[in-house]
Amino acid sequence: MVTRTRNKDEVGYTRPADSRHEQIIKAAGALFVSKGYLKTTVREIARASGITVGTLYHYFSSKDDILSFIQEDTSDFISNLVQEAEETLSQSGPVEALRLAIRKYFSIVNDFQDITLFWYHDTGNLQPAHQEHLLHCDELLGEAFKRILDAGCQSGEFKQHDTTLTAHDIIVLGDMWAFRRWFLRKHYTFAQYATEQIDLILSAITNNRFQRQVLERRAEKTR
Amino acid sequence: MVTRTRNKDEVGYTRPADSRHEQIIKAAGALFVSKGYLKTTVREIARASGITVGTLYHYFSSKDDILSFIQEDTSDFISNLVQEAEETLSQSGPVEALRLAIRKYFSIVNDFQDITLFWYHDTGNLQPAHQEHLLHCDELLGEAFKRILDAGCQSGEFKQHDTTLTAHDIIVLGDMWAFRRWFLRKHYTFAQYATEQIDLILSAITNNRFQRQVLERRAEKTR
Amino acid sequence: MVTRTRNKDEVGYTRPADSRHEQIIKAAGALFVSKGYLKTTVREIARASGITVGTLYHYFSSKDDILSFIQEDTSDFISNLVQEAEETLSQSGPVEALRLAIRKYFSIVNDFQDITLFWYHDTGNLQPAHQEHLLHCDELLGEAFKRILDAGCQSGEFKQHDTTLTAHDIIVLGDMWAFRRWFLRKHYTFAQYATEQIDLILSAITNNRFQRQVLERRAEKTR
Amino acid sequence: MVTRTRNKDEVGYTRPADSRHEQIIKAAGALFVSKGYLKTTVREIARASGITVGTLYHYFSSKDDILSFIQEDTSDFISNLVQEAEETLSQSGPVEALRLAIRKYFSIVNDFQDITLFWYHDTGNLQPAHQEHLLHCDELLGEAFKRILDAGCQSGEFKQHDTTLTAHDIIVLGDMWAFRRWFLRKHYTFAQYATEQIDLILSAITNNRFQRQVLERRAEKTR
DNA sequence: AATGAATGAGAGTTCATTCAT
DNA sequence: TATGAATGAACTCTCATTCAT
Repeated sequence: MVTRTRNKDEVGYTRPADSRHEQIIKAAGALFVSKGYLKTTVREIARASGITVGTLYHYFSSKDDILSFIQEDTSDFISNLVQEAEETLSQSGPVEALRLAIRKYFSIVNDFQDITLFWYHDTGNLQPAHQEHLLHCDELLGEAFKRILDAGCQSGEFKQHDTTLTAHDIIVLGDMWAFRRWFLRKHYTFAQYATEQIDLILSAITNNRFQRQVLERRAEKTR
Repeated sequence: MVTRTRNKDEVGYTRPADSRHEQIIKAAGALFVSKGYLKTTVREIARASGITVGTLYHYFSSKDDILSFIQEDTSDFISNLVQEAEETLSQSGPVEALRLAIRKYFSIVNDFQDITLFWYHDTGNLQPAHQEHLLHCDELLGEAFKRILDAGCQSGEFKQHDTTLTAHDIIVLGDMWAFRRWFLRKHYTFAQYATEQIDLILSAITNNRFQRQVLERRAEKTR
Repeated sequence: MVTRTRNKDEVGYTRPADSRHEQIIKAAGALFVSKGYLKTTVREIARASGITVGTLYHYFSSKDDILSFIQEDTSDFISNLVQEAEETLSQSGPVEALRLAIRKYFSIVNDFQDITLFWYHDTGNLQPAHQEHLLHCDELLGEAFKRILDAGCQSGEFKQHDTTLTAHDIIVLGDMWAFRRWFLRKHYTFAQYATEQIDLILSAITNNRFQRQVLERRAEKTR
Repeated sequence: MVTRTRNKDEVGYTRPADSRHEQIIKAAGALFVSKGYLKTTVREIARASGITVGTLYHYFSSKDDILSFIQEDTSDFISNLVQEAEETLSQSGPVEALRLAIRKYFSIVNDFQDITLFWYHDTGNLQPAHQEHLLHCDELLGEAFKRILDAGCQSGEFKQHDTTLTAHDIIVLGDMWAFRRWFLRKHYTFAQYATEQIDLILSAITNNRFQRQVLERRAEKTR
């Protein structure tokens, strides 16, 4: 679970009050993910957090409020990713930037599999405002990927193609690691999965005259 | 909505009882899709079906029972698709079979967008047995795609690659048309979407020496 | 308790469904009056009505809804009174009309002592719309009394005076029988109370040259 | 708000503790009046007092306890009035004493409109003992008025009539300024209201042969 | 004296399901 | 078949009060 940093001055130190807050979010997150938002009762969250309902409402104004905090946590990570991707693009080339960005996003999905899964199931239970925020995050992420892809097209390393669509394909193939885990886990480790998918994506968009390099790179890696 | 054919002998004849049955499923399906399973009340389903709760319980033993029937409806379609794919493969080559199978699956998703979306949201509310059935359908579909892909690898038209993964990627990129419609509808018609994705998939797996053909085919189409 | 007439065709016949409705209103009214609206729980109302909470919510959409029905019941009576007063005024003179109207209003208060008392305590717990309706009823009643008083002033039977204020004084002196019953019941029967107050009011507003008549009338009555 | 004088010896000196006490009563009174006793939460009282709940419970043992103190404050005023009335009666005549006492009582109601209103709404939430105390105060006040009225009857200035009832009528017509303010404020200033009511009351009870004096007095005033 | 986190019983309300008619 | 009144457990949320710090 993500550690939110509301503490003002303290570094590497969590106040007991904050720990309660996180303790509840942690428990609630786990329950939401395993049972769904609606089927999880406030009493269960309280019990799982080792407190009583009254105390829970001391920290959160409503069941929905807990959800909002979980959401905030994850959207922070996306913002980070978007920023990093931008930097990598200007430093290394588009190919490397794309590889890194994909791998980074897939890692996030891997780390927050449950929550990713949860969004796919329970988006409809968020307040409209929060739903929009989530979609907005997603579009931002898509645009970040698109910028890398466009850079590659311009440099000639990528074929001319619909970069908007590819960007969203990448996101979905990442999320898939979470929502198809019942199948994928039987056949792949996360590392294998990420590598395979990255290769497939690059294979789809890399210009023919660069294909050899792609294949060579793959050979090196598996050596 | 799908029309279930439970009547064995009767042809072109629907009993009033059956019509009630379908009427309820239709109404329930629409409500489940728009509000989610848990947020839909039995009373609402009854009202939307133009009957009373008591009557509803004459046709279905529980709220969950209604869900099961909806599920059966859709899984029929998948079985059909799997069978057709097999036939096409033996008649035309793997490339053509893949194009057709993908297009067919994407069409199903397009026709049942709401239900596809619904499965992504509410799978968790199905009885375990029904959940497994759904996953099983999915694996069957994946295997159907895999057989086509393997055939293409063997014929040399497709690169050697992880066909299992690609098969599932195809399914997910199809479902995506439903669960990302909030975004995709803004940029693509269904026809555009299907064409673009098919090209991208083929571009990713087609052997280099066949790439020209792929490009030519695309050129023809847009001409 | 007042019998509301929602039944469409039936005359002098109460359907069992309606009886439930009234049964609940009756029980709720008694509880609201004795404990106050806020301190009365829905569970108590149900228990007092001999049903369960679920059933109660079958007949009323909320606790507040029950209150609304109680209110409707009483405001019907006021409308009646206002109409009757008008008729009496045109038939008999203002003095007689005033006597009758006062006596009528006092009787209503006497019959619905508890509810009158309840309004004084719990007006603040009504929805704003219902509060306004109640005040509106009160103004209508005030205006009815005022019309009689004005007629008397014009005919010379009553002194020139602020009839608006007197009208409201009359209403308040009526309500007083409910909200001061802890004291008044110790000293007066309802009949005594009504007679005394009517005399006092007439004594305050009757023109001097008619005073003798008033006194004579009183003498007759007590004879 | 009323300033309680609990400090026995100290003169012109308020201890900080006492100021807290009053501060809370002030805030609580305002809230009770505007929202009602039950709908006001202890947390709100604390916040409005600029302290925390814990601190509040250092000064008052319970929510109910706060109410008791508010009550005491007002009943002091009644005792004062009763005493003054007695003195005026012995100095001036009954007519003048009545005029003064009424005006005095009406002034108190005007000053403490909110609290008067509050008693009408929330008497039921007082502890039985406090309720009785309140009723007792009211009876004392009634008796004070009655003594003046009786004196007037004996002197011949007032008609023979039921002085007990009139005494209570006076109180109610005073309170009415508070609980009917939604209407009265639209038509009268406090001064007008008091004058009109006093005239009406005197007009009702003054002996005919004194009526002229009453009218003359009124004429003088409006001149 | 002052805090505010913790309590837990109890509030109003919902809803899948049953069953006598 | 068809009805819809009846059920009651379970839901989210509130709040007066306590008590360790």
